[in-house]
Amino acid sequence: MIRAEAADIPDDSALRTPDRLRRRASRLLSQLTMRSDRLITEGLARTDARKWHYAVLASLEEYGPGSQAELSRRSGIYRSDMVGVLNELTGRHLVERAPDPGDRRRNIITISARGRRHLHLLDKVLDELDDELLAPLSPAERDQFVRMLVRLLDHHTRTS
Amino acid sequence: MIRAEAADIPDDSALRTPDRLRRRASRLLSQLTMRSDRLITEGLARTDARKWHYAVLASLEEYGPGSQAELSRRSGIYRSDMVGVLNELTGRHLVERAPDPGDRRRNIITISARGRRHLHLLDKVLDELDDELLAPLSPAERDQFVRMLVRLLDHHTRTS
DNA sequence: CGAAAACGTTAGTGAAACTAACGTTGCTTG
DNA sequence: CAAGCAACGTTAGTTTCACTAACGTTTTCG
Repeated sequence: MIRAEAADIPDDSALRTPDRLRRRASRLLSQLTMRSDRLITEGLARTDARKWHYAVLASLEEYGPGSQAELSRRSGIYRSDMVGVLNELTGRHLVERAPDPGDRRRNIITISARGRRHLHLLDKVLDELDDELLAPLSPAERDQFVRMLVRLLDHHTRTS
Repeated sequence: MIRAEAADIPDDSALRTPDRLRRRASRLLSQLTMRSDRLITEGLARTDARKWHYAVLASLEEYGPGSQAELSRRSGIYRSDMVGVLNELTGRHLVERAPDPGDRRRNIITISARGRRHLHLLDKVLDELDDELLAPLSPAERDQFVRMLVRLLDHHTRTS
């Protein structure tokens, strides 16, 4: 009622999302992340993988074997969910799960040769997907964007 | 095995997440968005609101009354979920839902005076929350960041 | 007139983040 | 050394969210 409707402007109110919504950083983030997640999930599915696979494999290659709880802490996956991820990874022979002789509570998870090869494949796939995700940005801008993301995330994990 | 362990560097492999993971734009986005969503959800909960409420109210103030399907298209909320959101909003008397005399399939949703006041409150709350979210960035950087987000999102919605 | 589409609504799916509790094993400390 | 607490792997369950399917009703279009 307050807001006047100019008769000469075509009424696209049925389609257009309000500017306030389009500008909110928080909303932009969720929307973009939704797209990004779908992109990644679908891309990885094409090679029979899921993003948690990558997290675990990368952590194994980078820091060596570890217990499930360790992997959980490194990758941010809850240890209750880690069970399923490791079942999938052992099922694909990308990883080996063996009891720790020194501490019988633990399982020691080791990446296999095949797992290492798979990880490098996933690295390629993800490089391409990230490329697609950041397509509209120039290399310099991508760098900047990623650095900002790191700063923001670091800030909000420190102040948890 | 390939990767050497320098003996003088303390082994923080239990805590640290692999660098590969920390640099991936897609992962950074999901992680940050998770924080952001929590921030927003909790912040809005303090005033008994949810983010969908804001989307609907903003769309109503910006483009005037509309049918549920219209609101759905404007705000990106599925029309199946819109029902519940509007129930909550009418319950709080922020919005009125009346049958359209000209088309008996439709309901016409109108924002109330109280709804308008509530919207402006939410605007303030969200301004503060976005501020908190982007705290580590300078004003210029925030601007840049938001613009990049817009470009990225636009690109991925055009190419749907 | 008859078919197709749009409307509001209900129900339900699938994935993800997260919590709780369990029995087992190890560590600490009185 | 015994007792109590902590860490481990595992199972089960909750909640939330984006999304789909189907329905009866009403309108539009060929």
